Amino acid sequence: MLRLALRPCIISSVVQDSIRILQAQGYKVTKPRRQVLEALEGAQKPVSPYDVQSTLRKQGKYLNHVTIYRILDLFCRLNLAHKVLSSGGFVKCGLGNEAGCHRFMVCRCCGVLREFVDEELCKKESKSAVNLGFHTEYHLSESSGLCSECYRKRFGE
Amino acid sequence: MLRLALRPCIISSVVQDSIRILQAQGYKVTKPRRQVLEALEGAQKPVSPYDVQSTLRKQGKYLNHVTIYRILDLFCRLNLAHKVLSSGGFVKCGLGNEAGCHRFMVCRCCGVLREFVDEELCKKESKSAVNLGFHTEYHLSESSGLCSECYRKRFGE
DNA sequence: AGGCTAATTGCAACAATGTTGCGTTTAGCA
DNA sequence: TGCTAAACGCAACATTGTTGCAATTAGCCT
Repeated sequence: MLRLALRPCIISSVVQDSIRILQAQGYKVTKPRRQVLEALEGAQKPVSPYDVQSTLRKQGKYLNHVTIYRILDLFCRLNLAHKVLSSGGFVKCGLGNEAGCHRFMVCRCCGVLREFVDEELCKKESKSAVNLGFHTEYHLSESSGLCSECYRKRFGE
Repeated sequence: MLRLALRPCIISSVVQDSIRILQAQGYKVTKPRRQVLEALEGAQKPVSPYDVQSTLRKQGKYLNHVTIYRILDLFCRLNLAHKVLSSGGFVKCGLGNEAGCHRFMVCRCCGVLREFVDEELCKKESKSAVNLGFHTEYHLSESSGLCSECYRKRFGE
């Protein structure tokens, strides 16, 4: 019998990698786990468990919030996801942040947030950590202050 | 009539400064605000609103949690306190962090947390921000990874 | 392909944390 | 000392996170 060689849908290689890791460690590859992986993969910024839930719900997929919590816990233990401490949101590992580093600036007045990259700072940070016997995998840096606009409003020029 | 010159208790100058700022801006200096100030002053690390509540309760002082939320909001608006994003906890401004900079390392395995200071990184971070038109008042940096012990357990030497 | 079993999920119930509206209390001032 | 706007406490609710247990299912073994 002839089998179709085409897959029913295209699954990103990042998701595929994660699935392989799950299997390799003896975890089952379930529909909920696949769906959470895809939700993380599709997200452009850290997402909370409830974000994941509503994202999936919009696609007609319902997952209980307890399930999502447990799946995200598992992914973090397996290093497939990271919890971003500033927001409590989760990000897919290695997704959009090759250097494992997030650097944000938040205006304490208007709340505007900007993300930026600074390779040199990343390296220096890791080095500092190594000196203290710490193996860094992931950075998060948040600067709080005033954006140029709010600064001007407050202090004139 | 003769009045006693002694104050009933000694109030730290940091708390006094904050009280002056409250008054200067036209806010009332109430007992709850004083108590929250002292709780922040006494804390050695960031505290959540509920931390503040239980700390005070142990001293026989009861404040409604709503009140504490509102007071902490006010303090942040007046820059008397900062909200540490990683933990959601609050710290007294200028308290133990002269440089306005907190730098943490967290082990994703055992959870151990270490705080350290790196003046050079602080300066570089501010400079990066300035280049983007941002006036930094406060840094938070969190490195996630493995502490030396967990690293050894996992990867041998 | 069909059944077995442990792993996983869903559900219900609860705990913790945070928010809103409104009546009561109080700090600061005349 | 009394007045009044600001601040507080309370009740009720919203959101976020946790636990125990029964129902379901992925992966394996015929």
